[in-house]
Amino acid sequence: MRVGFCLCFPFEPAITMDSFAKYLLAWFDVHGRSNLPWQHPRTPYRVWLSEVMLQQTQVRTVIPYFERFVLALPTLIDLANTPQDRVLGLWSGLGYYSRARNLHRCAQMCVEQHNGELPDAMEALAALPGIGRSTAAAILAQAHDQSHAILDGNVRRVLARFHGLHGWPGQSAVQAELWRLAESHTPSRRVADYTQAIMDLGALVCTRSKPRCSECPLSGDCVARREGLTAQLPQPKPQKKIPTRELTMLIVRDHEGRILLERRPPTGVWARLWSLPQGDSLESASQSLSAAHAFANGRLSVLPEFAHAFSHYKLKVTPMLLQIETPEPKIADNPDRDWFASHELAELGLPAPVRKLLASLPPETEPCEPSTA
DNA sequence: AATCCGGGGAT
DNA sequence: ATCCCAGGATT
Repeated sequence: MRVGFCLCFPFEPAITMDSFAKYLLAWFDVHGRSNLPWQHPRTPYRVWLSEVMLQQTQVRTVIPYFERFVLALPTLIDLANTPQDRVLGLWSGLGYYSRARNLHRCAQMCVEQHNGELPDAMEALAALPGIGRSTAAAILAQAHDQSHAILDGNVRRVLARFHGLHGWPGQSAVQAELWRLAESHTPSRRVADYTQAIMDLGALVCTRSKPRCSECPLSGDCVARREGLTAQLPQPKPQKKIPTRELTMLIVRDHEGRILLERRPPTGVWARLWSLPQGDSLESASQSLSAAHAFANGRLSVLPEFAHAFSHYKLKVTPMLLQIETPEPKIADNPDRDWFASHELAELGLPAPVRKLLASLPPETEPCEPSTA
């Protein structure tokens, strides 16, 4: 198999597909994934939603979120007309919540600027919030069969190995070369299938560890395969130490089992999500509430510490439960602080560790003694 | 160019 | 425990 340009006879039509794409498409016709939820039906809205959910998130994780989301909000118009809190609630647990906020804003911009539809031109699409070069290309390829190259984690791995490209793909020079290679292989027809094919190859055959080279349609011309470098390519990100931050979370529960929650600030981690009062210590965590009343009438207990990992730092959380026995005075006019009954938590946009913590809480009927662990 | 932004699957 | 995933925005 030869990959690259063919010297064509002057009167032949232009070559529109290199052998890389031909072999890949032939493999895809037999082994590709054709039953993913966003493929049936494959509308621009559903493709867009799936692409955004799939940013830095694996297919298996996305599927149940996608199903729930399109059931609740079947169209772009539905999304544009729903409150942001509802979008965050549907996104809760998926992470990278700026994706949800951008998705929502994007839908409203489409209503205002694009006649209620997602644009079908590269420039207009990539200008929208949360849609970068690769996501725009994927949407145009999958929803409109337009010829644009994508470059995601799967494609990076396939191309780095196939061409024997060294260097960490995060380096701008390496990334630029990967984009060039991605464009060089992208055909002008069957683009939707090709785009799905190269991602499927990366996910199913050219896997990060133990690639199934014997099943690969491209192994004949794969440089990494030939040189025994499949385990070294692509080169990993240079790792660095991740710091640990300690955090106290305060669970204030009233006599009827309601929980006091605060909306997170608009920037930073968990932006605009509902979460527990938190701080470096019990004092700073309880700073915002009328502490005098609360502590005079409540029982305080320390719950088991737990860890939560982000990509760039680790959290050590000490949860403390403050059980209020007498009715708590109403909260002053503040849309960002409120009491929530346990049955209301399901639809709320909560950080995953907070959701887990609240779900594991001991029932309030039992006196809450400090754990003897 | 480096950092921030979550959560979880795979090993 | 470590890597990294259908990346994009910000600094």
